[in-house]
Amino acid sequence: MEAAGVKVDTYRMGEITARLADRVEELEAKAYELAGEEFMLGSTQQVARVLFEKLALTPGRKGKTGYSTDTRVLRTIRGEHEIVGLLEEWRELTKLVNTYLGPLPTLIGEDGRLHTTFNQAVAATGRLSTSNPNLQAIPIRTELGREIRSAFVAEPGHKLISADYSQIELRILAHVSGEPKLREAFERGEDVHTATATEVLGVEPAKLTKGERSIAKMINFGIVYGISAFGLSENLEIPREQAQQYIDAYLARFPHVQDFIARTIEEATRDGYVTSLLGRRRPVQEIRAQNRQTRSLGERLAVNFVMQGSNADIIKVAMIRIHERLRNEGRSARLVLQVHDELLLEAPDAEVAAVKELVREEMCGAYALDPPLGVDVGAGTDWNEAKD
DNA sequence: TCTGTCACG
DNA sequence: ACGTACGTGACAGAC
Repeated sequence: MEAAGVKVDTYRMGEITARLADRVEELEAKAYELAGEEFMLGSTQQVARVLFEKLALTPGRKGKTGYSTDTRVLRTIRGEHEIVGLLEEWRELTKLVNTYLGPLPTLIGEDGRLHTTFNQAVAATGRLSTSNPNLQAIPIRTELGREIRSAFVAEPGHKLISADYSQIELRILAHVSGEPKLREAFERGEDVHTATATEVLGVEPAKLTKGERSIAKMINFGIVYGISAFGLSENLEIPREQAQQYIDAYLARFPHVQDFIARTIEEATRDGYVTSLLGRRRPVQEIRAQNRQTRSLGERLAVNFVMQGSNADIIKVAMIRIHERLRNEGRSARLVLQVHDELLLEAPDAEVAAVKELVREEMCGAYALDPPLGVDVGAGTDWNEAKD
């Protein structure tokens, strides 16, 4: 279905685009000079030839067709040659120009708003997806990305309200596993990655380094994704044996999580499907495969579905109730976007305070989780500001 | 049309 | 010995 739409400041986008055009040309010219030839910076084939044959830089992983030139490979060889940094910046800029800054202004409707399509029966987990354009993938992770996000604005006299669930998938894990240490961490309002680091790495919160917290964060991601030693080792760029040690330590420290994983895999193998908190089922035929690799995939899908699928259930309940209450209470505020664990609304200035509270109540109350659901709510004239 | 890459959660 | 972290969509270049 097509949704209400969101306003875009095309002038702001145009300014960013103009600034980037010059920089992209500059990067291309410098790259040609350093390579000693002109080549297509967008061609992975030509980039691989220049980096790994002509300049003899250290190749990393291989794909089906040759050496990979992806972000992670470039990051590891950044120090070997000046051209690598240029290429990284070129990739970031052209991605943002070609996917967002260029296309989005052309898609604005007669009402001056950008309309996406919400797909309700695409994702196997029960998540929504969006397309044409994909407004669930608007940049945020880089400074330039945030600038683009700030071009999504409220109508004059209105604000955008952004409300997102805090660590919802790990809270769901704490709930379904009943793991006391995890539940208590959330109930005390502690940082969950710090809590994981304390248990797995045996480091006191006060002495924790950024690197150690980042390791714990990746372990938590891994648990949600259906962990594997290989996956964790790839992401942390550590030996598989060390990754396995982290996993063993985690499961020993959070034994109820270990039980939850085992129970979920057993049930999915027995039934051929797995069930979310609100009763949605996902078939996982892969879990009964003879092939070990396929079976492992099935196990990860089953475990991940409990968290990702339950998250999808819960936010849908919240959306329905918010929509009902806005209507019943005569508000002109409206929902404009859902981004998996975040809701974006547009409200007249006079309604902002009340709607923020309404949204918080309905998101927190959508499901009685133990630990309870947590929500961060903010408002601003643009999407970036609303998330602060 | 497929592959690699990368934007988001 | 195998080879992967879960879920999506869009774009450029190769085929």
